[in-house]
Amino acid sequence: MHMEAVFRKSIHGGVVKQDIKIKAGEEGFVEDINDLMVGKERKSVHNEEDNSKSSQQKDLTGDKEDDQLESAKADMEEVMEENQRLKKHLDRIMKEYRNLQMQFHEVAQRDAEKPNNVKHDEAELVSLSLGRTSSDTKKELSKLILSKKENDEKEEDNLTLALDCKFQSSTKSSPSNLSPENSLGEVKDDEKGADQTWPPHKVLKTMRNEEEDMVQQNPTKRAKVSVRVRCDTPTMNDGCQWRKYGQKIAKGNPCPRAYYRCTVAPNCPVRKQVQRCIQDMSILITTYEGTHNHPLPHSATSMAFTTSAAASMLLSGSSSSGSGPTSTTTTALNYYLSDNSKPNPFYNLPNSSISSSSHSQYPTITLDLTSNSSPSSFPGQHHRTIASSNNYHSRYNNNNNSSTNILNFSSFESNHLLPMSWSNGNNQTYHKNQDIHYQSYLQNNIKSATSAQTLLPQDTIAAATKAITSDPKFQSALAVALTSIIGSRGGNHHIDEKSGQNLKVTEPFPVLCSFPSISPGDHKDYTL
DNA sequence: CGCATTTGACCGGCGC
DNA sequence: GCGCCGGTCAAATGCG
Repeated sequence: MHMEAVFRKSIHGGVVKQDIKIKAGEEGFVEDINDLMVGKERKSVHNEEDNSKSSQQKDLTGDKEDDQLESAKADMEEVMEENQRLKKHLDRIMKEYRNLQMQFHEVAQRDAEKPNNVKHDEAELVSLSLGRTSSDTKKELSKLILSKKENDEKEEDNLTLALDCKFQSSTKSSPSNLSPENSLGEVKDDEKGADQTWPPHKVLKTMRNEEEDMVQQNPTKRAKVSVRVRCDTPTMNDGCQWRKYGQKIAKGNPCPRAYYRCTVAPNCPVRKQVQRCIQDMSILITTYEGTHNHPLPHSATSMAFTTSAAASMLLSGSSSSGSGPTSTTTTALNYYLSDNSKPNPFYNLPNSSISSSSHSQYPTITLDLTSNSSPSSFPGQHHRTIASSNNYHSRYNNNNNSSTNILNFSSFESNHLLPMSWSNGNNQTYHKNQDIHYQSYLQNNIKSATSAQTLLPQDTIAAATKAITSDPKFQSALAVALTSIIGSRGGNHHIDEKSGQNLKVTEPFPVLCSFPSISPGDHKDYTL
């Protein structure tokens, strides 16, 4: 890429290696920089060598020695100054690089969108056998399933197309735009946030009402992403700032469920629910809802990315097929299971997808980032599969008519470490007055459970994300999610959810490590 | 004093 | 219509 050329040019003259490593954070760059580094640094070393030589040889007057020392110092200062300048320059270039990258993705999305949509819609209208499965064998396997839904799908796809056109034609949806199927539930939030420039608190309530209206209009498109993580603190530190606004004892679980709202931005629609898994008190179930409409702190980008990607996949998967919440999620999970040789994917099993009735309108995806080494965690699940049975949901909900699905990444080795900030760290949402007997129970039970793995795999996140993103179709959803995360950063990023199709995300993860932090005090965090 | 948390009240959806 | 339940609000309270 030409950015690389710019980059090379920019660091010509040499920069201290360590600095570059920190700033660049990407292997390719680091290599280049290794080659390019030295420069002035070497020069200064030479100066010092010369200096010592001359002092040995001549041992002349102290004046000359001093002069040389002075000049060496001056050189060093010069070098340091230049290093500083170059570092700044490099930072700027990296930022520009990321901007360009995102713009490129957007353009690619738009380009891919038009013919693709037409194709897809036509295909959906003409052929009754086309779902969103990626392979012929899969088509064969899913034919029976699909045939049952074909009529519904057709109707819905027609609806989708119409409503999408409507959406595209008008930037702001009118109140009459009852669009249940444009799969932009989250993206709309982003747009709203981008259009409106951080309203004062007075407007908050109005904003919230609008948002609620939106949700009501679009009930099936509000995806929830549930993350199961071993964590002995009341909440896992995902890098965001949260404000607790409620707590309830939910039925079936004596552990209180806490409700949090993102407070990084005043009108951020993101909520999260935090609850202990009664099965294993060391497991924290955090359910995220919505998309941040503001730049994220460094430490929050990874989690936000993972959850948003999962949610986007869920939504994008549901946009073209599926006649209801259940089939919606089923379609989405086809992506994950495209390589699974099992004839009966887990979502067809009786216990595979469970949620309470009130949740059934919101598709929920669960990322299980716990290790299977714990005896109480998902017994009976095996490696390398998206496990389905005997999970928390299935035990406490008998309702099969749901849209909750579990992605279990327990196959990843447990000796890796989860990002500190997720499990421990200084928790921004730590509560001082936790329910005492819950707390004591927690302390008694967690310590043994978490002693072996208080810190969960750092690579788990990367591996989990890799697993999710291995399917090319998911990458499109990924792109949407990624864009939605960054969207607000660059200002008015309009995201078209359908454009994600066939877009290859060539560099999805490293980007995240270098987002501008809005809270300088945030600790350095992991990268995916 | 300002901000975050707590907690009872309230609301809407759902099932009976 | 009523009760249950999940989710949210907002006044009260606590803390730095």
